[in-house]
Amino acid sequence: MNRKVRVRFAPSPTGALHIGGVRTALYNYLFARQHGGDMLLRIEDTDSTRFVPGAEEYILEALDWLGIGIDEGLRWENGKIAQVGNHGPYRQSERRDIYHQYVKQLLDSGHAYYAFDTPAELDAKRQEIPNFQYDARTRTQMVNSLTLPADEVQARIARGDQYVVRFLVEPNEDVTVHDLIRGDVTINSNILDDKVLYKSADDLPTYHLANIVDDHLMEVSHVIRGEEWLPSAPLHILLYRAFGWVDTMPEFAHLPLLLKPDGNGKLSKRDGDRLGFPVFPLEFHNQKDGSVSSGYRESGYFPEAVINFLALLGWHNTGDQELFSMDELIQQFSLDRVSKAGAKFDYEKGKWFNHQYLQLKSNEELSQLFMPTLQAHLTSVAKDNVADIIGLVKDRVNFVPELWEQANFFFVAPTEYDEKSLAKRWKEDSPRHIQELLALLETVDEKDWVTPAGKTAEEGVLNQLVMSWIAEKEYGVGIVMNAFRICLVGAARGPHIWNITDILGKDETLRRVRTALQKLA
RNA sequence: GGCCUAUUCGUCUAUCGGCUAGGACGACAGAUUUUCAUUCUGUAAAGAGCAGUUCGACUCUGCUAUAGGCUACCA
Repeated sequence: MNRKVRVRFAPSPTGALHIGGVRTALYNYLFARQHGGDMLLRIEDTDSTRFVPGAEEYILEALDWLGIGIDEGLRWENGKIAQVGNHGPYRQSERRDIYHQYVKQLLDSGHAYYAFDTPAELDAKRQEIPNFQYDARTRTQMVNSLTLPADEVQARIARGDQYVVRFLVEPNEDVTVHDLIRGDVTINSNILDDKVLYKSADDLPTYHLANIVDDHLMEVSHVIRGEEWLPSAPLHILLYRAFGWVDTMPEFAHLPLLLKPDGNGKLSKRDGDRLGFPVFPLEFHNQKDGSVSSGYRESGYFPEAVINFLALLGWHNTGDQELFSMDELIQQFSLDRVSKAGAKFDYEKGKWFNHQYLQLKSNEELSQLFMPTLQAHLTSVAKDNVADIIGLVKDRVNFVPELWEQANFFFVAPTEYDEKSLAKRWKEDSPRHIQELLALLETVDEKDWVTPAGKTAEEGVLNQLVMSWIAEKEYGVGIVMNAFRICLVGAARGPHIWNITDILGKDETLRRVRTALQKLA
């Protein structure tokens, strides 16, 4: 069977898109692109009670931000939801009529039956009988179309009694799922229960039915989803059989889970709050419960860093390459190199990836990205030097907003001086040294102030002048230069001193020195 | 409880029967630096346990342990 690769990402709009979901989407996308296939996006909103307004938009916008392109179904276009493709609608709540038809098919062929047991009755049953399961052993004692006379069934439906349609699972049959990552997984149908396929209460199918019908109708060739679906995969296979769709049944691949960094268990929203990092791509304002969750985008991450980081959580090629562009991932990705065990989420490594991608950006690009942060701190910004300033400090930061902490003194003269730095670097002789240095610097011609292009700071006029003065006076280089630095920066930090004077210029440098002498002398 | 899946440094992983077990993050140390960083170099750090198959097992098999998932009229 050699057909066109079509994969799908099918999230539920029950909240923000979890980072684990993002990885599932990513692997689907990589697989589709690599095989020249289609990436579909379908919304699985068959649980009307869990619907969260805004979640759909969020999911689509997040994928768009990350560069995970959608070929068919719902996608983000110009700030709103758009639909493309001719297998729609792509929202399951809009496909009721389609599901009716297939539920009927199963009912007619004897693969499904009506059940009238209420949730309360089922709960009671579970209380009463440990490990109660609605299956071949118990269905004959329940209230359903297998135990009720046909006219009674019709009467109940006619008068509007709520019911569900259950899948009739034949007992004691070994069902084997061929998983592309794990190999053959076999389970016996005895442990499967007669799953609810359709509920009259909201006139919607459950996941299992909708999923199979849609994947079939949308001609999905590969189902790549989280490991939490592995136990129900045999049920899905039984459904394909019941429908007579085994010839076109998709292949399955169940991805390992993303785990908590500490302790055990699936990574959850709470872990992010608890450990102080985002578990969502974008910040999310939950309109249902009013909560706000932080996002990677708002935390200063580049989408390509998030992609790279996530790609390597559960997949790795042979070799030592760590940095992958999306194109390289598309080229190299393969399901058989996806690991089988869950991966703990290591936020520190995520930061490192962002650091790497930040270094790759040009100073000009970074200065564009930095502008909003800069403008948040300053009323007016002289843009001329921003790119140069960023060039001096970018290797110290992981995120764009952190540039401010590293470079603020370029924009604002120090108003106070760091005590620790003073204790260590501002000595008794410092006022005298700086006084002399000031006099010396005043003699420097404006045109000699800045280090000429093509020369290092050490080769500049300032350095030559100051170093020979220090040597002549037999002062310590460290003690003078550190005191000078404190005057300009307000603390013992920052790039090379002549790089700072280059940016500040003569007037500002001298002004800062005079101010410091006033305050510190 | 039942079923399923997994198990290499603290973490992500390489190895597809021949290993002095490699890389990265993180940690630590040293070098560089007039500051703080960066950078560079180095160090510590792993095959869950027990059997079996084999000339040889991290790699194959079994059992045990541990972890995770599923077991809803959620997805």
